[in-house]
Amino acid sequence: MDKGARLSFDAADATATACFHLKQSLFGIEPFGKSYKTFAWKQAFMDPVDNQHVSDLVQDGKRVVNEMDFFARDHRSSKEQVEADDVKIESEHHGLVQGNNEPAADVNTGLNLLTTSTASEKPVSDDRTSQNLKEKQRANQLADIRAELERINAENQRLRVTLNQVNSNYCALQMHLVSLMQRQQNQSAESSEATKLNRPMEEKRHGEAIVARQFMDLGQAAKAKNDELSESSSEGRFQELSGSPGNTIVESMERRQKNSTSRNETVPSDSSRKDLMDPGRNQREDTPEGRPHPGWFSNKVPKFNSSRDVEQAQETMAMIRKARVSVRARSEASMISDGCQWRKYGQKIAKGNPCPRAYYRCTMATGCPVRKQVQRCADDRTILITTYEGNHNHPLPPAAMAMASTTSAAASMLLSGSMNSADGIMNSNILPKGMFPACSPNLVTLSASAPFPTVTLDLTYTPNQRPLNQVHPNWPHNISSLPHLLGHPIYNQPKLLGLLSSQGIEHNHLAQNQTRAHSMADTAATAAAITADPNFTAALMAAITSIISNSHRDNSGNNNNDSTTSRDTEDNNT
DNA sequence: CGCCTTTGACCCGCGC
DNA sequence: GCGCGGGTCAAAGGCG
Repeated sequence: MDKGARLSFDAADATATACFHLKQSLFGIEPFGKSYKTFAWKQAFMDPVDNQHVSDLVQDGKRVVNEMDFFARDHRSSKEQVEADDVKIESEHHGLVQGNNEPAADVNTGLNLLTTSTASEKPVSDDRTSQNLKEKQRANQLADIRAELERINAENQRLRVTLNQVNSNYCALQMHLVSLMQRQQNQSAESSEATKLNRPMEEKRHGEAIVARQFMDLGQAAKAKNDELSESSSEGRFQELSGSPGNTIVESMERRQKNSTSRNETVPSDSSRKDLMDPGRNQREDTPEGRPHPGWFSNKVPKFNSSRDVEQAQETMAMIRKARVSVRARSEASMISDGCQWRKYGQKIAKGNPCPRAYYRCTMATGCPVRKQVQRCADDRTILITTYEGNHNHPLPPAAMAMASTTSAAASMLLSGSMNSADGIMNSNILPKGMFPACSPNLVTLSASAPFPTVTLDLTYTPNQRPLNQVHPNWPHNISSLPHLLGHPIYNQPKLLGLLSSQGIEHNHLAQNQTRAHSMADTAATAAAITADPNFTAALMAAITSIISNSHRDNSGNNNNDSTTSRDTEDNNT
């Protein structure tokens, strides 16, 4: 996806939106509100100038209404239908049932004739007749305006769907491109550094690779514990997922979820927004978690082989939505500027930190599920900890693109790494060595203890690390580098991985996996020792990303080393 | 007037 | 069952 295409969609969306708002402002209406009717009537009857204006608009809109009235008649809500029927009730009363897609001229003619006919039965003055005629004309104009509005709304929806698809594809491809570039960098860099690192590094990598595998295997073991999905179904899903490389797994999962909900028809429209606002509550109320934005949907028909698939998809979606990206940065401001609009909806004093934790919700679109928590570090008040959660369901300004793609990619890349088709993404060292030649030990932290998979990026200055602002002087205002830093897999969440493995990972090493899962606990002490290594984090990231891709290349497995170390990094950098 | 922040209340999960 | 803690809601008030 090139940027031009994305921009063109932005422009299209903006145009549609502007068009809609223009109509809104011209008509002084709410799209589906009562105020429309009131104001439009007011305009039609009380202000001759505006009345003329409205007439012109209706005339202008007529051409389109001819195309869209099918849509309007077919899809409008019953409430709107009733209102629209109010408008034309008179003509029906006189035996004239008129199609909405007929030109207004015809409408007027019919009404005229009818009125004349009525007048012949019951004589009235010419003035009154013409007044009735005018009123009926305006009523029909009103219906036309309503149809035009609905058409614009539908167009808005379609554009939004398209835009979201393009947006998600763009994010995925952007990450892919980044990883490819970094792989190139790494290939050249590693050739020169190979002599330096040589054996110790390779051994470390090997060990960490097993760590990654153990995380994965643990997930598979956990999955095997409560799931006996058939191979064929897994394969089917795998093919489905890998068949759309441009889309994230999140998208695929949401497509499935959409499919399941549409089949079950259990999601009331009113609850969808609230569900997005509170996924936890959604889970509690046993409705599909966080109904996805229409933009995630595709025409592709997903395959659900059983209700268990549906449940799994929903569970996985819940985990993905809960995946978090945490950024630690020094900032005097109360919040780092990431290009998005946020609204504070709560504040709490969390245990163990006297500094209040603020809860923000993205307000760039209604129902956007993205949230963030901002809290100062208890030990160092100058450090601001920002935790992002969820994926945006709306177009983003360029300034917000970096952080948004980072947070969404952190979850989506995690999943795409489970697929063979994601070779480019997963086969890269996400931490560019040129950018961070001496990575701090706490630069990146993978949390397995948290209830949700969490990536913590520490961008604070430490003695082991060159100050970040030497690399990015504008930080935190310039966060364009974040996708490079954060877009790495989070293979540390057993439950999630178990669910993920059902999406395409074969279970041909179940016994080994279970053995490794048990060995995890035994190696905790070793892990603690390893974390003392200043280069561990960077090496871990390199190992995880490269080994995971390798593990899919030779899925039959060279992972035969059960006596390796593991790391269960706590999510506390303070 | 609309949007935002503040803040106490509430809900829910979890551990005991 | 109860208490605790995290997260969210929603009313009230401020601000531009």
